[in-house]
Amino acid sequence: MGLKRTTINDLAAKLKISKSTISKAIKGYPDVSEKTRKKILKLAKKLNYKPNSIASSLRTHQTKTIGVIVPSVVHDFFSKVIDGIIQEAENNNYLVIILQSGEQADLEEKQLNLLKNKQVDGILLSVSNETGVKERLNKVLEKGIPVVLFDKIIKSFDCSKVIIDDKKAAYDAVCYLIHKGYKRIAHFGGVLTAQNSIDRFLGYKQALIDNNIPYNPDLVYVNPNNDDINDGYLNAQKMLKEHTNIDAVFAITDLIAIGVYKYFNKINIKIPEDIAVFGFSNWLVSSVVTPKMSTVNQPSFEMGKKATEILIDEIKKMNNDIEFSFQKVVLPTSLIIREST
Amino acid sequence: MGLKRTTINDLAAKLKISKSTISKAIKGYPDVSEKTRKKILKLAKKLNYKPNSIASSLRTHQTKTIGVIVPSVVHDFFSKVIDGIIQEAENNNYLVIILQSGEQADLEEKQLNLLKNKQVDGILLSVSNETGVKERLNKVLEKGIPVVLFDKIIKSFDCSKVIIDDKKAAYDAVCYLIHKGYKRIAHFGGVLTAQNSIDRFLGYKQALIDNNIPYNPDLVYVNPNNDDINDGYLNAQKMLKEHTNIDAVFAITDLIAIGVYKYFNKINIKIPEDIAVFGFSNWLVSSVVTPKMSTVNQPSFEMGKKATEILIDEIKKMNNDIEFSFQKVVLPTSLIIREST
DNA sequence: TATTACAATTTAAACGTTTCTATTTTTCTT
DNA sequence: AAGAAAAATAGAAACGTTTAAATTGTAATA
Repeated sequence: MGLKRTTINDLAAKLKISKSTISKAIKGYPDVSEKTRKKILKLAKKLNYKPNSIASSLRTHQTKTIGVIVPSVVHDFFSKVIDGIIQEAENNNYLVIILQSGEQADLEEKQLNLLKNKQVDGILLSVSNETGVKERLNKVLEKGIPVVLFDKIIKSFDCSKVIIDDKKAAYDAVCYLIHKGYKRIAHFGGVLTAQNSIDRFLGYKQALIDNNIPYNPDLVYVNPNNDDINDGYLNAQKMLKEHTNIDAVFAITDLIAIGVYKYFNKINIKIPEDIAVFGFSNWLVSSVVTPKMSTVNQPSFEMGKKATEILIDEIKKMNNDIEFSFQKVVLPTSLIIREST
Repeated sequence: MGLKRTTINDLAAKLKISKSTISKAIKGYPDVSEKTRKKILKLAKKLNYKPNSIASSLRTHQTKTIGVIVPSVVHDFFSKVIDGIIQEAENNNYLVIILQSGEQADLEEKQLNLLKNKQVDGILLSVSNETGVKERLNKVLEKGIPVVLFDKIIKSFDCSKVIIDDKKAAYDAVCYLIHKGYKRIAHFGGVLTAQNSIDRFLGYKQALIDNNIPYNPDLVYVNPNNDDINDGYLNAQKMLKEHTNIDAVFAITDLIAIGVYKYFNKINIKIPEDIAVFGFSNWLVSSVVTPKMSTVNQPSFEMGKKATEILIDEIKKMNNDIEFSFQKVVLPTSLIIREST
């Protein structure tokens, strides 16, 4: 078994200096003379002393760790968000614990508790689609630890949030389609327990209304199984069975759109000549399919970075008993027009 | 500020029972009577007592946390590996800290130190491409904490490893191409500091030799910038400038192959009629491009799961001073033949 | 030179567990 | 019913820091 790590006591013993002085020297407190500080730092380096962060955490109630819960990590968008989180955290000397809820509210609740127990300094959360999430959140998070919600938020939960304007993004996309001349536009959406599904649906609807196209609920298809590609495929099939005059599909995710591609491809419907397809999120896949897919660019890395920035700021403020108010940051999106529309 | 958490002392005070008994009751030790255990558990539940894991870690030197370093999280393959890691860890009550090396050896070293300081119980690592990584690893990891290498390993580093047989997988892919009748097969590989780049190259070469096709180093292109899609594109361009009779490309990653697709597409070279393309890893993209790409299926989730399983096993053994020897697990790959070959 | 102020250092307690050892209580023998 | 053995509980130290309060040393002031 490995040698014992050097502790502050070892240094103290070797130097015959009290450990409080050692601690202060290491942490750069002003109240230790240059002479002793030099001596201490020198030996610390020589013995490769690294403060034991666990002990420090116990004493200070800070772990320099933040917890992240996302529905899934195998996800172009979330993986980029996580990239942003990890990088911003690292820049601020925080480490990141990642958990996947798999869209299950119970698991999410359990994980929240886990993180609290682990005493993370703050939590970054993109909530699951299930209902009753707010109550669960409230149960776990009776103030005391900063939480920032991102992307999949709960509107009424009182904390900082980083999102995009889903409604506007969807509105813009559908307006674009309309201005391109498409009139019978179907919407392949998500379950309406998720705020961003709701907002994207609302944007779709509003765009129709504002352009004097009657909104027809029959043209809205919800993906049933949370299995995007397959659901897109199935719904495309269903849609074509039910309607013959659709000229465009606005999908809530690129993956659903890919499913649509697959079915259209199979039965030889040409995109965009026969039916146009518009995706959402700008996953890597959207840029490599044929035809290249039009989609909504959703800042992902930036979202992770910003959410982390806010969280760390709140952690610091809370530690110093500085008042702060919750922020709501809306990141800009843009349409990426490619060949599918 | 939130209420103070309940501690073992609170329970002890309320119940007038010593905290050692409380601790034992909570942890299910046999040496406490049923009667008192019940009493303790009841109050613990009532006051929502959760043992402070930091304090426990300080005492036991266990954090129930494992550290993971991968080159990047925004990566179809690695994200799936991480999925496997997180799930297996969670099943064993471990949390996972994730760090990205960005293929930079210094950062990797720094992160290794970070994790050690954080006292993670074990480390899962997929090393960066840079040279000198072994020395750095040795420096940081003088035994004392279990490490399992996966996918991108260092052959000579003494620890458990979970990999695929890169050489064989590449060999099989190239043999397949040859049996399909392709004769002038180029290889788009990676820098030869990475073991899997080396092995895939070796497999390519061996397949040619075993099939009586002369190996021609001019047909091997290394991606220069670690920017797969673009590198694939650039090398495709370069290759066609230098050779006119290539009939197939075996790429070391799907992303490089996608780059090749892009260039071929641009200059109107038909896949597979003019030139076939074979990828590696079975990223989502490979299944949605046109034509669908033949590739090597690389178990990703399983790799993460297995590596974690081994790591946790070693952690346990080490804690109990049980001897163990390092394992080398080679996960099976398979060819996925689609339309590009 | 005594007094005061300030700088440097030390002491001691605390953070919340776990676990070894000691003590008390209960149960079992004879 | 006394003594031994076993079971249950308690005590105390330890894990490695941080920090408020106390102490010592040094320099400045009158």
